[in-house]
Amino acid sequence: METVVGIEDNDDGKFEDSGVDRSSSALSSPKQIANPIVYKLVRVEGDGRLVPATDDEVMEVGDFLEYENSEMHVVANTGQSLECISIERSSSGKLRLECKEGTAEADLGELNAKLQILQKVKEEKQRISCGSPAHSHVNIDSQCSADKFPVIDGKVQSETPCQEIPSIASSLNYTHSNQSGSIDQCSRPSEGVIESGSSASAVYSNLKPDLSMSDGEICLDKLSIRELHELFKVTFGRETTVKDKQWLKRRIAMSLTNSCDVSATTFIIKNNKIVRKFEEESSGNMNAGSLISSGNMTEEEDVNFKDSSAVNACGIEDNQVVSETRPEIGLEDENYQTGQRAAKRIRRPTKRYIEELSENESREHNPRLSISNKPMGLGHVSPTLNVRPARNAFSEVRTYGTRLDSLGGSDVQIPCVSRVRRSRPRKDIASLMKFHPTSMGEAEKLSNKLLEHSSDAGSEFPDKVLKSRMPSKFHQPSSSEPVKEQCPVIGPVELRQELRPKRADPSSHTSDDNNIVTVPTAKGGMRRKHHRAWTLVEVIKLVEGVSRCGAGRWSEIKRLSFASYSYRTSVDLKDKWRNLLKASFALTPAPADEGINLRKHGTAPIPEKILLRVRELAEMNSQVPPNYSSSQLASGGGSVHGDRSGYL
DNA sequence: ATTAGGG
DNA sequence: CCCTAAT
Repeated sequence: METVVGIEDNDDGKFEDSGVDRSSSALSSPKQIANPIVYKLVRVEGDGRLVPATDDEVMEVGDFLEYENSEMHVVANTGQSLECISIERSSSGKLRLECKEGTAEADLGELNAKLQILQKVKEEKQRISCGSPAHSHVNIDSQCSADKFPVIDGKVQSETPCQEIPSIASSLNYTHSNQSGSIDQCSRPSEGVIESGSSASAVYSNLKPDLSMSDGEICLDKLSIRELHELFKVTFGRETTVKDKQWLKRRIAMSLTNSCDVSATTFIIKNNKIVRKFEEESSGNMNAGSLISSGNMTEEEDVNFKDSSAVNACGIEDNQVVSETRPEIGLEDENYQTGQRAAKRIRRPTKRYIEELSENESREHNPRLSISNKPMGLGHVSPTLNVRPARNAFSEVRTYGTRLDSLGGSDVQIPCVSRVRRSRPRKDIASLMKFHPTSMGEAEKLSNKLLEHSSDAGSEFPDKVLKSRMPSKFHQPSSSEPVKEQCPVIGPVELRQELRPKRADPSSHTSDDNNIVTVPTAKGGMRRKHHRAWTLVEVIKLVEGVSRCGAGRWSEIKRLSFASYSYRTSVDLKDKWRNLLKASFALTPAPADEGINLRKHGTAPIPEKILLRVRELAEMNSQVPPNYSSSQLASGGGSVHGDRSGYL
């Protein structure tokens, strides 16, 4: 609840932030982990009836959300972490704003001016929607809860206070699932968040009337594209590059009116509603219509959503819990297994492996050739020569492969690209808003049909359907690894397919497998072959995960922090962590100030902070006595317990 | 099924 | 990242 409008995105960028309270928690982007909001799609029939969204639709939204996220990530990544860091000490509230600005590189003054305009708008909206003056002083509350969920049953309402203003909006029904975690979050933010809230409001406070608004009426139509951009920015807290005015207006309008029922042509917002040329909807109706009671949701859906939120919730509470958890672990058994722990597991080389190394390669040339003693010609023939037609029987397919998307813990195969980056907003956003009346039935049928046909190859549908039945975790789409074509190794190139095949066609293997190039192995296994560089965000998540669960509990971490990154397996996490450790200990032990050891040019600079954090965690983990050789942490703190606050 | 380690 | 051993 305390989250302030429009600021949410920042969270991503400012992992380093940390101010008072949040900081302790994580370095990860609170947003993802923390965002407890779950969106539910509902269609509002003409008569105001609510029709639960189909799974398909839900997924669409999920994707959409992801899109939002990824876009933000991008920003976060590009943004200067340095700036944020430097600001770190200021109050969290301040920090947020500043960070944001740094990222946006906007002129403060100008921005403020724009903000004010927007603020005006928002205020209006707020005023109208919440009605009760009483709420107004606590701007956050009024804004989020009152504003958004005027109606809705108690359950939802009680939960809602935690939310941020969703950028996506109106057609979505926000359900806040109540897992301990999220609740925790809600109640907790006492300090930092509120603080940030207030500061944010401060910014808004000195507003002046604006052109686009008169008598509580906002006419988006009058705004220039640039203004729309600003408005968008303020409304959603992020920048947009979309040039499409219609789209912008629609988005903004939706947000402002909290309704999905945005006319495609008119964007005059009055009293929190879109005013249509002809029919002016009665406000009462509107409200009833746009708000969907959670009661309408089906069980299945509910499960899914809860599930996902649960994950999120976990992510959030970590910080607080960490201190508790850690000790637990330590005490239980690790503590006195410490000795054992020290000794690394030893594995003796296996004959088989060794043999195969040579055998393998040679086989490429000549399958018959059993063992070539000469390393000479090896390794040249591209694996591609040896291609195998698709097979269904991967008796032991590894579980990586296609990405499981986990909106609501469901697994859906989605082209990875979509998460990576999508330059353009889904064009069919419209379809999101106005579903076809029969959508549900159709979708269902369609999927079923698909199910029958393609039992094996990667069509999206089966999974979608399945998902509704298997609510959560990981069921690995067993059949999902569509065998790759001759895979002329495409290398790390990011296939940038803008579009994600909207309607997967059942037979096409191509649609969705894109990024994951797989290479047939001599043994019939498939080997994944696409190098995905680790993003900063991922790294942060990882570190955060480790801090929460402890190193070694990769699957846990994977479940908690990487639920949405299907391509990162627990093993990947482990490997990455290993690398991070290496990196972190490689850092100059000397007092950090020497900037010398920093980044080599090409290499992605992992913020020193993170590395420090890694190191800290590492030590913590191993419970190494303080006086260990390299143990003296540069920046003060190696204490095992207390001071994680310093970092991140 | 997960983890640790080597390559 | 991939692969295998060990648990």
